[in-house]
Amino acid sequence: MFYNLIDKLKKDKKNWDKVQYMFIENKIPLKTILLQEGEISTQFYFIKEGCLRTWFNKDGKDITFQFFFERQGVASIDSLLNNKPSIFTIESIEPSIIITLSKNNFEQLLQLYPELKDGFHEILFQRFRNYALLFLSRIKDTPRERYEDLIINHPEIIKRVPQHYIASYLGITPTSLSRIRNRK
Amino acid sequence: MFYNLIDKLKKDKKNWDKVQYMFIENKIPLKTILLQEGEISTQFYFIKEGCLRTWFNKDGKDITFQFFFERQGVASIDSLLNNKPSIFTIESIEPSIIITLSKNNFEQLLQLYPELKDGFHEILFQRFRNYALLFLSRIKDTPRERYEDLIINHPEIIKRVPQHYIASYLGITPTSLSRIRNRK
DNA sequence: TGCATTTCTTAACATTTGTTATCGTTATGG
DNA sequence: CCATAACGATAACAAATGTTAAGAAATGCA
Repeated sequence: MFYNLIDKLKKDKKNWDKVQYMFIENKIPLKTILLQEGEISTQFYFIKEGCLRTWFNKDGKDITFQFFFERQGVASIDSLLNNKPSIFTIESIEPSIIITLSKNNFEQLLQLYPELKDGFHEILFQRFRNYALLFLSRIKDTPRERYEDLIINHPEIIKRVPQHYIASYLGITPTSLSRIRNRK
Repeated sequence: MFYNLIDKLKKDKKNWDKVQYMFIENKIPLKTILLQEGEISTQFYFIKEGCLRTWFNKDGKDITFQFFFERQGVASIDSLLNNKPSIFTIESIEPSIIITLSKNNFEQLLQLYPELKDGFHEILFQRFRNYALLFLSRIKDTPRERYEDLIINHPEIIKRVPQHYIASYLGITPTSLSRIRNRK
């Protein structure tokens, strides 16, 4: 993940001083919106502590499509790279500590360390594959199957994330999720 | 699309002779399976005439996720590039004329014409974006909305593709699609 | 052309999910 | 620590879709 970037840079003690200023740490409360759907993104985010979700609006309701936890990077990549309006909002669902890196600074980093570029491309492909799989499971599996998959493969989500966000992640209403939970 | 590749090569009359043999033309009947879900793909396909669909199996039923027509290229990219089992089947839904290019020959082409590489990467990104949008619409929109979108933006699909494939593309049963059609 | 297959429609009933609303519990922030 | 907001469970009813089946229409192929 993107977080490795920081780890790599820190290891190069000599130059870390020169680039450290690029990484800005912020405490944010619950329900802080880091990027609004429709805006053009200029920042990468890294989660030092807490939890974020990405979601988009559908007729006034929100549809969550991913959760992110400690040491994960979050960005609206298509928006960042191609200067397009972001198709999703990035919002905290716990009080969190977030590190931001601006697009400009990121580009400077790539110039300083060209060897990072290949890794970055690799990450991009991985993310796209990830998206594809995520969407695929939404199509292939029923909400109930996806919920059971969450329990097995992502118990941290069940534990930390309020249920109505999980419902919107599964593509159903909180009412329906409550029914599924109490039906077995 | 991939088809541009052939156009570009043909323009270079001198060398076209040298590479023409790589492109193998085949007539295939309706319901011919070019690549089976689970197999590792070794071929790119180009549609000279006819129509293909890609689909995967879910509990014995099939779920279509894309249709392809004349002058479009079709490949199980992840399978081809990373030697992974294809997550979908490629099948003809009309008698078709298909041009195939093997992975080996493709790699030779890239060595002969290194300038094609950037364009290829560009195509990859476009396809991934395309996937993302496609899946997104499946999540965001109801079957009825997606059907109405097809009528407006892809009338060729409505015209040429049998209805039960369209139903599986929309994520519903043929019965349900029939109801939607006769409800307005 | 004519037979077999595929495709589409329709119906009746079952199942799932959505919608709206209420109520008790929990969590949050001043 | 308390008032307020957020959260989760549940109920009753509505709407959409699935399932199964049967028959009509269209299509393909010999």
